[in-house]
Amino acid sequence: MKATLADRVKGVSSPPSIPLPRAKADASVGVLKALADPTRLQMMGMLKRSPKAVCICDFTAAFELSQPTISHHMAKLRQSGLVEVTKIGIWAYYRLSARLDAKTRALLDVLV
Amino acid sequence: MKATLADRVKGVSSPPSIPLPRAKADASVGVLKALADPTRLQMMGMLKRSPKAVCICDFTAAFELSQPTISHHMAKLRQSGLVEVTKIGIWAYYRLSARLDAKTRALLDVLV
DNA sequence: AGGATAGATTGACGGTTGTCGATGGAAGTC
DNA sequence: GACTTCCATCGACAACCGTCAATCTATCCT
Repeated sequence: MKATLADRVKGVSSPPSIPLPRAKADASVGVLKALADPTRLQMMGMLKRSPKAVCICDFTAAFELSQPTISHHMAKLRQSGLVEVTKIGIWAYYRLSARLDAKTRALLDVLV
Repeated sequence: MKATLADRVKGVSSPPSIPLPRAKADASVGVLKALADPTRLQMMGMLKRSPKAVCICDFTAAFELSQPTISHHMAKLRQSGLVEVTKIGIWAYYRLSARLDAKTRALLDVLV
């Protein structure tokens, strides 16, 4: 009985690799989704390279987007734990979150 | 004339940092969007840790998703340049793209 | 040739996202 | 207190995304 093509190919195919645990993946996906937008990625770049917290008004000046949209993006970054905010008077100052885990910090080093 | 709160705060605020160039951001966002899904991230993990190309049938076995959905995710990964495919007979074998730039490779090292 | 199988494509569906205008709330200035 | 300024929230809208069932294409086996 001759071996079929199926048999011949299967004989040398990889053992099925198991995927990353789903929980691990979900954890990373939160941060990835937050970063997977050009505006937010640029915002993170500004924050990473700024020695001081950055005022929202600087973001609204830097991007040609409405103020609610800027606010929306900052909220996303906040909810994903990437940034923190301090309010001084009527201003809101954003900075990178103080406690980013090593993986997230490495991500940012690569990206921005 | 007394300095207003605005003056006092502005005096010590950071100089406005300029955002990353938009083009740079857009380039990264393509890959980030492709990775910002738990299924695709797990797929990339399988591919990264597999010494050989992985058959689509192994993906359909590893995830509880329909065959068209698996195919859809692989198409996304293909379109973003992350993976390559070789067809042998009626099977399709996927592997990490041979020419990933350093940035993308670093991303994958952090994530999967 | 006829049937079977692997994978891609299409069409449809609910859910999410990015954007804006309008509104609201809190703090500063006069 | 009245007015202004900064920022967040709400409501709406089009666009996109993840998913599936159905269909199509290409290849293999008998």
